[in-house]
Amino acid sequence: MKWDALEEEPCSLARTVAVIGDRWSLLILRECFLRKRRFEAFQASLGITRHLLAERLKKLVRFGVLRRIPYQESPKRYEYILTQKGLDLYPI
Amino acid sequence: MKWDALEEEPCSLARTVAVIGDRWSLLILRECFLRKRRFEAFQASLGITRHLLAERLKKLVRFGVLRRIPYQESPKRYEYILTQKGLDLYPI
DNA sequence: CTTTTATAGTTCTATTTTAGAACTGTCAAC
DNA sequence: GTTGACAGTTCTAAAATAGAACTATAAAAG
Repeated sequence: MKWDALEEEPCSLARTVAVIGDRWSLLILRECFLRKRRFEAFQASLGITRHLLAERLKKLVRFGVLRRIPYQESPKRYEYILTQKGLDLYPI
Repeated sequence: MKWDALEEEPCSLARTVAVIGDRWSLLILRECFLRKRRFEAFQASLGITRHLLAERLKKLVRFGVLRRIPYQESPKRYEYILTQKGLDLYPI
């Protein structure tokens, strides 16, 4: 079974695992709940590789857990904030 | 960072992720909460490979989430049941 | 100017993990 | 004496992750 197949499962737990069932996603979300918002901040405090961090942030945005927001123009910079869906994950 | 390093983290969330932060562990636990207890039953309903299932069960036992109990002698057969620690994971 | 610094990524190769299928050992039933 | 159930183990190929280096944009420093 592939990761992507899990996203299509009828069970909501399975679909949740498809999004946050990996080594890093929950730790990234922990940092979000601790008010961290930026790529460098996540990377520094978690020790995750930059590649994986970029991948995970994209995925969390794709599934509506985080929102990617520009906080300055030139150069364009983005930060990540929890959506309502993300906030709902707090109990976990 | 290696998986095993995560087990040593001070943060309880990090240590929890070290145990159940993978593709399968939570799904295995879901089956446990649905009263499944045996290797073949887990394998059939999850579609996990036998190898990984064996690994995950070992890990869950090692961390005290499941207990491995013999349910018959000759041939020796074991089943897996939730410990109190495992039951505590229900909210997740 | 030219160099340095900050930020948010992307790219690359090597290592680790996972998938998928086949195989093992023990016993009971046919 | 062959088949089937059960709980794993072993093997190779494919996929994901680690770790380091590189890119792009622009402001600040010298």
